[in-house]
Amino acid sequence: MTATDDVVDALVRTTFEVAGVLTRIGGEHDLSLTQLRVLGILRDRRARVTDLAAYLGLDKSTMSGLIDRAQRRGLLTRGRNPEDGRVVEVYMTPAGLELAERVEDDIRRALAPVTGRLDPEQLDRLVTLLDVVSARSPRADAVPGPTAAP
Amino acid sequence: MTATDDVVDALVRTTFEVAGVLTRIGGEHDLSLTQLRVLGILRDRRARVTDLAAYLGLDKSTMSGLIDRAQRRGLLTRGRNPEDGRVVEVYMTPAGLELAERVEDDIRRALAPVTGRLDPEQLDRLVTLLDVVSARSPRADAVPGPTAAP
DNA sequence: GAAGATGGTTTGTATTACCAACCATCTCCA
DNA sequence: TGGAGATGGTTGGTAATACAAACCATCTTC
Repeated sequence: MTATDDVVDALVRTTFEVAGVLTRIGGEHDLSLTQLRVLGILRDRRARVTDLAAYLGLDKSTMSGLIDRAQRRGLLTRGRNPEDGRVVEVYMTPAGLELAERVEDDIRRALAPVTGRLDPEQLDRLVTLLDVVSARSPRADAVPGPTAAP
Repeated sequence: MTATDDVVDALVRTTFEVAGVLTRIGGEHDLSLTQLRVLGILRDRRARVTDLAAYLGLDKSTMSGLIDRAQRRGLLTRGRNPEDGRVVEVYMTPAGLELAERVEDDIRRALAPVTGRLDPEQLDRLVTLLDVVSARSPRADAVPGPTAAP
């Protein structure tokens, strides 16, 4: 087994562990993992339905249903685009923003024992390595679309 | 935002990225993410239904249904435990083992561009850091139960 | 102005996830 | 030794998620 194999194993294992934490926290707020992601994405921007779907790797009908359920809970709102009548833009309500903040707080608190095992130098090093893994540069993963809230 | 916040953000982002890769590969083999995990766990062992459920953080009825569908595809088999009539042990069929190996190959191939961004020293360092994150020691995450295949 | 593309919704279907209820088996104790 | 309680697992019901197909409204291109 090569070093690369070890990294893949470690990445997969960490993925399921972190996903498990996120799923538990989502459950506490009556949110699925995908809903968590949607709320995380829309915290500081509005986005088009098809852009959200593409970003999340979901079918647009799935995205539409997710938005339906979040809208029904008063967390998201759909709005028209004045320049293109086909486009629906999705953005968060104040209640949605509040829930998203509480969820983020819970996630940080839940992962604190995990990150607490690392000293500051290790923390910096891990961030750097994970950024390389995800080929991240500033805003590399930004969802296309306007960011200003209505 | 503290260094700990950065790590949490990086872990969450990497989690969704790797999960996306796994979901795509799972889709190519007509397997959900959870089915992928089950096949990964049972590659080298047999396990009790309730142990699998606990390990995956799922309800036992969900576990039962997952096993049903895998069994229907000829990937898993249920067997009795001679010492305890209540217990059902699950293990993989030859077809299941073959599929699990192909899936693992695909996962390694899919993540090669990711790990390819790191040099050998970085690879070792990342493994070490992720092992600390998941508080891993050898076999720390072993599912309880017999490991010998029938 | 029509054809084709795009954005989004709706409908149908299968799977996943949980909860409650149930049955079979095991353990413990009077 | 038999009954109570616990455990292992399955089944049925329900909601959410995911995709595919079909559809409608709007935009773009020729």
